[in-house]
Parts: sequence; C-alpha cells; structure tokens
Amino acid sequence: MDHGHDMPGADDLADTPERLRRLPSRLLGLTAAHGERILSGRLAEADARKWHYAVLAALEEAGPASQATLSRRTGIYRSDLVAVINELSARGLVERAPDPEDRRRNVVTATAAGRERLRRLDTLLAEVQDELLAPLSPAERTELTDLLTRLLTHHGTRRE
Amino acid sequence: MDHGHDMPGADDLADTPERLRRLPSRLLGLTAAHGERILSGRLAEADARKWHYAVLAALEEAGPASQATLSRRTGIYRSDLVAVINELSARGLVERAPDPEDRRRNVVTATAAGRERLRRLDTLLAEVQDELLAPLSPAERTELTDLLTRLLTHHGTRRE
DNA sequence: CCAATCTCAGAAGTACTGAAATGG
DNA sequence: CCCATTTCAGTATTTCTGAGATTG
Repeated sequence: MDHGHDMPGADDLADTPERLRRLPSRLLGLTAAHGERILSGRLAEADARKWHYAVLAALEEAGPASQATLSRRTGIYRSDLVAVINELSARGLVERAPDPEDRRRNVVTATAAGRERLRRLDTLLAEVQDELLAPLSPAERTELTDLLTRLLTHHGTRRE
Repeated sequence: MDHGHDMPGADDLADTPERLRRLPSRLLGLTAAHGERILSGRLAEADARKWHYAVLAALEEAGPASQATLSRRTGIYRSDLVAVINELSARGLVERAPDPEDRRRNVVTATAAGRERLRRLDTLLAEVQDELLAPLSPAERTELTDLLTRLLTHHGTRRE
C-alpha cells in the first residue's frame, strides 16, 4: 500500500503545519536544526567548526587565557577543549604555551593568522545569517531576534 | 583571579546579548535547547519521551500501522523504533501483533491506556508551550510561530 | 595534604548503517 | 531471485565523567 523509499531525510510526515503551530518547541527545534545544517555546512567548507569560532572569538574578546578559563567562557568542556586547541594550533591559529606565573596552566593566544581567520569566519557567519533569514524582511528579522531573546532572558518570568 | 566553580550548566559567558543579536543561528539553538530542557524535563516526570509522544500521536492520527510505516510517519529510524515500541508496550500503551495479511509485519495499535496517555501528554505539551512562551503576549506568540514557519518553509527562497 | 590545571580513556545518549532472519 | 519488514550488532558523533600527573 504505502511501500515507500525510506530516505534518511524523509521530513517527518507528522510535522504538519497545523501540528507545528501547536508545538512551538518542536518548531523551534526544527528551525534550529535547519540553521545548524547551514552553519555547519559552511564552516566545514572553510575547514572550521563551531568550537573553533567560539574559541577564537573568546580570545579576541577577552585576550589570551588558560584552557580552564576558555572552557568557562565558551562552554566547551575542559576535556574536549584539548582537542579543539590541538586542531586550532595545528592550523597555526592559536599558540599554546606554559604560563610562567603558574606552570599548571597553558596560556592560549590567538596568532595573527588566528585573528585573520576570525574575521573570515565573522563574514562567513554573517552570510549564514543572511541565508537563514532570507525569507524575512529586515524589520521581521529584528522582531524574530527580539522575540527569541525574550524567551531566553525572561524565562521564569510568568505573566499568568 | 577567576578561579570559578565549573558546573556543567555554566551558561556560556560568550553569549552576550550583543553577540547573539548578530548570530540568530546561535540564538535559535539556545532557545531551542531551552525549550528542549523544559520539554524533556516534563516528559521525564511523566515517564515518557519525545518518541513516545510521536508514536502515540501518529497512531491516533492515522490508526494502527506497521513499524516501517510508523518509522516513515514519525521520522524515527526503523532500528530505533524497536526500542520505542518495546517501551510503549511494556507500559501497556500499544500492542504489537503480527499482521495476518502480511506476516512480515507487526501491526502496532494504541491501547485504551495509550489513547488516554496521549491526551495526558497533549495537555502536558500545552503546558510546556505555555511555559516556554510565557514572556510573550498571544499576538507575539502567533508572530513568532509565523516567522519560524516561514524560515522553515521558504528556505531556498532568496529575496536578494 | 588539598586544590587547580591539563590530559586521556571511556561512559552515555542519539543518529545512523549493514546485515541476518522471516516472509511475499 | 528479488523485495519488504523486523531486529540486532556495530559505527559515528557529541556531551559529559573520572582519574592520573603536574604544579601551587
């Protein structure tokens, strides 16, 4: 009767528009996944990952830091940060050197190439944003950002 | 200097409001994760998972079905569906019986308890939605849903 | 002796693949 | 002989845990 091809990408038949209207949490998840696909794809083309950007951006904003501090700034687990720093330093984008003042620490510093890479990734992320938000007018984009921000920041603030 | 406790939940310090305004994809991800936490938490309290709801809802909407059909309807992989059906049938919410017409198939049917559980989960999901969207007025909720839906459905529609 | 840092080895959850067993 | 269905075993990826070694 309905012997279908079952491709992995078979966009869930259960996610009808009407159902999604009642499940904003699901709608959010699908839209986020959509954005993730665009973002990860573009980053992969540029030989980068989200965590690479997170680390480079954190270094740019607050300067050189130990891995533990970077972990707190970026939300990357200390364990996993090791691999991320490995990848970044293998690409010459950061340098990892023992801290003279506290030799337990590695001070991670962005190189010139790392700072330039960050600028490249910044424009790349702007393109991703533009692709993701393409269907919306500028005013609508602002509106969406505002609404999402309020969901994030005002959580716990019941209005009953 | 900043020797902190590094609890797993340390909400990324790099996600400042200004930065997020420029990274809607990240903002979407965080908001979706926030919704996920609320949803999964409530479901766990009710001894359920998202896939449980997906299967029960699919059965309610389109009636009894084989596992392969359920897989296509819900987006759950056929392999993983086995475990989901196991859990649901262990709770007496669905029944799995061989199809007399095609004995390769198991026909999965929601029990009375399963249909009742679905109604319970429906109200639970409505509560989750309400908690997630609490900061927004009814008009804003509609606006958000509309904007997200357009991002999902009109992707590929560049407006240049 | 205790705390913090870096590192590694591995657990745990999820998404996915491949193939065997049964049957059409 | 080929296709469909259910199931299992195993890969791949990510997040998170625990412990060892070094240093404060």
